[in-house]
Amino acid sequence: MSKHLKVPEATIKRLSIYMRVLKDLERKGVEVISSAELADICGVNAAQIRKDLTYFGEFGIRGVGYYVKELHFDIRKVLGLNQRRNVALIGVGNLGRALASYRNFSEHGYNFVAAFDVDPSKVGEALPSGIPVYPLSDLAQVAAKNDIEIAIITTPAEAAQGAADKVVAAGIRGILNFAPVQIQVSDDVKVKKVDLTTEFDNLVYHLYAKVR
Amino acid sequence: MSKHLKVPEATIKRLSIYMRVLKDLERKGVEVISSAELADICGVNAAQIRKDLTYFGEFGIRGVGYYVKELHFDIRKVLGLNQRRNVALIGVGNLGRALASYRNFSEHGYNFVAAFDVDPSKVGEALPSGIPVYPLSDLAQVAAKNDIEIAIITTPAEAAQGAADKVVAAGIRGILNFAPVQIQVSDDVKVKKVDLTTEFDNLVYHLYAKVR
DNA sequence: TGGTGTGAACAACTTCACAGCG
DNA sequence: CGCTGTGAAGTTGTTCACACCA
Repeated sequence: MSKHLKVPEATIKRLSIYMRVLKDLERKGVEVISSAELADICGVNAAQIRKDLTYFGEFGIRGVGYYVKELHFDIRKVLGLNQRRNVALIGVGNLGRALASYRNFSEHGYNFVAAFDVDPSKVGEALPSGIPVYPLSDLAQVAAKNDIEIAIITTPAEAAQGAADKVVAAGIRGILNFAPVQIQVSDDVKVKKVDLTTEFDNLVYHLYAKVR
Repeated sequence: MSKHLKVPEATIKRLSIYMRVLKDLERKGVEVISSAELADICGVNAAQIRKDLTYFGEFGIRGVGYYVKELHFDIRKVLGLNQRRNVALIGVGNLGRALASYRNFSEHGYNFVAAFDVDPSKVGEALPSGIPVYPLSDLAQVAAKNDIEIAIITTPAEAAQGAADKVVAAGIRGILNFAPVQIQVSDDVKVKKVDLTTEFDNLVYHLYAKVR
């Protein structure tokens, strides 16, 4: 059990993918899977999967493989995903609206419970998805009342740092930042930047710039 | 110049970030920057930046630093971003609509020129952003006529593989896949998967599951 | 027998430290 | 003199290969 070597960041990202696949297999009624089969579906090396899992325990049965349902459950637990999380949307633009109504989030345990904007014309009536829109100045209050743990920032670049400051002040410690700037927060707050344009750039490089 | 050691994938991702920052600096009128200053802004090590750049040439001046404008230009060229690219949207849902009207893409050289869906009720009238919606069966024709190089898939999971097959058949070789499934394509097609739920999972792990 | 768990070999990437040049 | 460019050292992550066990 838990040997507590430090866990590679890459391992965490893969666990999330394994979990997705296991969820699907479970739904399809598959009961047992080997590391080789799972590796094949996920597009990684089988030893990689076994090694990733050993950071957290022994989950398999030698000569057999892994029980899909159990492994799914165990990975969820390891990742801290065995409970739903409430999410606030900061910045009600096109992207924000789309994310708030994205089914997948809800299916995977993320509830968008409130949206915030500085623009008074956006405040008051609910989003199409039914989520109420508050003035950004109400963030701390609403966050406390609704037990909001994660904020997702979809403001314009210029407004992102200011929004992040308010998020931190409201006691929220997890931020998913879709604005195309690096935001600065204190050490106890965790920010993940999602940069969609960078993904495009990367794709283009591999399509055209790669010599060989 | 070009020594042609293989370029780490991680280097490519960072170049895209450097470019973004340089673009910003150029706009602000900054003329020269050292690797240390740039590193500070990007949150990486200064030697890292210098090493990343040497994969493609010598761009700096010893004792001085880098000319912002020149370096910006050179990185754009290295990444293959010195021309605009036409993009097709496959799957007209909430997310697709939002992405098609996301300003940043256009500002960074990506034109959404056409959208496609199998649902006849979505076909015909243009998206709010002005982009026409075609039946998916017209993809090959429209792609050829409009010189579409990249497809962005925002269909439901079940439809993603079918959509990808049509994209490949239409001669498009770059795919950005937002559907939460791994899609299978031939080797000459490059797929990048963007998994928003995985980003949430990762954030949650770092917030709650991390021991120490 | 067959597939896991894992040390050891390997590969990739990052950082250091400093020579060399503008 | 200061900052780049870069070999070499250090670190992190991946794959191999096989002992071990259900």
